[in-house]
Amino acid sequence: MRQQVRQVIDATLHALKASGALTFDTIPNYAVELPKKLEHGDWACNVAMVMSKGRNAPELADLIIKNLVDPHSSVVSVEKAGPGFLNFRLKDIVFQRVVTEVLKAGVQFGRRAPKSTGKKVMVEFVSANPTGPVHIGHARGAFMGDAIARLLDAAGHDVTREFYINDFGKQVETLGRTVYKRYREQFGEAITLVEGEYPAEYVIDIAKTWKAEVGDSFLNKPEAEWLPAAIEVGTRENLKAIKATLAKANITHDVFFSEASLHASGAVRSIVDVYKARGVTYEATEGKRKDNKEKVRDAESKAAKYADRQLGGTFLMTATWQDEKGKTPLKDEEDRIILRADGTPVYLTADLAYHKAKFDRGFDLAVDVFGADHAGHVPRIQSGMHLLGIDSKKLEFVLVQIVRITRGGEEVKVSKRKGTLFELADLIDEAGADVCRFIFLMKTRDAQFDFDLDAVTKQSKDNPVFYFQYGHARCASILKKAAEKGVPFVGADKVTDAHLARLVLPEEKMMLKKISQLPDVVASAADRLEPHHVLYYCQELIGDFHAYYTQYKSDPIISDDAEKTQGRLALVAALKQTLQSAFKILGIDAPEHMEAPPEEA
RNA sequence: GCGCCCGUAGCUCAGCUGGAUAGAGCAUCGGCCUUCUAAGCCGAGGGUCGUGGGUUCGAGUCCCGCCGGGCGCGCCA
Repeated sequence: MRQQVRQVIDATLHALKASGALTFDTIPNYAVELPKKLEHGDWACNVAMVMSKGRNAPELADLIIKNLVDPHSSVVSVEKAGPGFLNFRLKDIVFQRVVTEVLKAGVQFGRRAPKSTGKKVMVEFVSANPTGPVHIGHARGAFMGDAIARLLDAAGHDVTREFYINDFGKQVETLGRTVYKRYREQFGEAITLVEGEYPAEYVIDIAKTWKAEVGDSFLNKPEAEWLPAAIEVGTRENLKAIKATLAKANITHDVFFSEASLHASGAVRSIVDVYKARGVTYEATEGKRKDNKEKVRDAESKAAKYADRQLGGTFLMTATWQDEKGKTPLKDEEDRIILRADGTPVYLTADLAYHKAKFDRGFDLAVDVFGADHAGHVPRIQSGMHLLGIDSKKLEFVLVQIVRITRGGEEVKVSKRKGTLFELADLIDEAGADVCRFIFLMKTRDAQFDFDLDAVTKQSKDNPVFYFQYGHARCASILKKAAEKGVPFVGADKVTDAHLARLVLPEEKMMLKKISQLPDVVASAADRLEPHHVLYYCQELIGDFHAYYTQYKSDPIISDDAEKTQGRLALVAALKQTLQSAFKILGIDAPEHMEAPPEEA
């Protein structure tokens, strides 16, 4: 519907240009939007103000109105208003056809054809360390990443959802050592954990599993034998638990990509060689690095902190690299080490190799969903990709801000080290997957917010997600009721213009306008990687529907007037389809039926 | 100290990349179930959009300063 208004405006402007009344190169970017006030018409357009850039906006508006070209004759009237708005009113049939459009599109409504953009997109999200379960700290990024992937899929991209497994390095080694201690404990040995090892109970479970599998065969073996085995069983079991939790949350990944495999395949080594060949590295024997203000930062404080470590190594010019013009465009604060003095790579080195691999695998866009605590990592990867000659537009970061978890007004601290975990699985058991997902998606991604466990778990009846789902269930219920009463909706193929012509109430037209917007909402939310726009869109639409439903109880949808009933049932069916499409993009269930919970005493 | 994010109703948050009289949910108060589900609807109260400048036809939205809060600033991953 919005497109039709655009067509009218574009046609009019081109006609004015052809007649010499107006001069312009290209039509500037103008908006066609739903006005808040009904007296401002069906659609409002700011093109006169955008094009006039000043005084004569009202004159230009008049000119457009006088010379209006209406190719599909869909316009009833255009008025000039305020500082130069054009307020359009459209014929009823334009609204009514929205119903048939939606019903014909079915589950595809609101979406572009699958993979129609030809763009390969990877969304990397969760990527929780395989050293423990998924906890509440991961929840926001998990639901956000999942929703972004769904959104990009709906927008017609070829989406791969990926989980990067950090199964290499010190942390998994520590896990392995903890697992082995717990394993020995199973045979009656008294053990003590040292600082940094994982005290939580799940490690004991892993040890039990291991014992059941291999018996005592690792008890008196050298470290070289038990450590790799303990790491293997530890990461495997944790990953199994992570996958189970994600499944519970209705979150799926297509690929689990192992960091260790990058080391094994030589990809990590080879990226260092690539950087060296491009001349963007240097050796610093004393552990000194440069930052982009051309100072040499002293590593003394760090040397004190890591006194046991030999400083120096190979640095990547993530800050000080200069382009042909001698400028330093990279945003990192200082150059980063990629090979330690002993020649071993660091975490960043592997991550750079991983990101390079993403583009080598043919992705046109890589979206990384991180927690804000990884913000410092972003410029390093951006710089690293730039130094490979990869267009920075092909890599986008979504940083979800920290979530404060509160219960009874007190903050719940999450710490894997201290063993005080609040697992996502437990939260889902308490509150339900849809409720959790909804609460995390309601907020724009870069606002921090407080997650009140009391509100979610105790008052789930009042949770906003039910408002949404009830809207869908109400549509389903009406259609079901109509069938029971012997006047079922005739269906998308048999609904006629005569039926639809009975949709004339202002509330009905408003809903049809909004329904027609879903494709725009999805496309723009996908562009911006912001799922919450879809959610707020649903809220408005459902609010309109509930109000309509209640207001016209005396003139109900199902009435003796067969024609009107069919028209209204078609609207309800279209609305139901719209909500179902939107819910699918958000990843929440669209129930056919909902019962009010029993009143609490 | 430096970098990033945030500041909108009592609380939690939207505000469609600059548009018309700033919105929703929760909470409070008052109404609405003999007829398609009351997990719903209608109404009321509640705002110097942190603050001071700037940009322009027009600013919650863009720019600069300040105030307040969060996160980051390992050769951990």
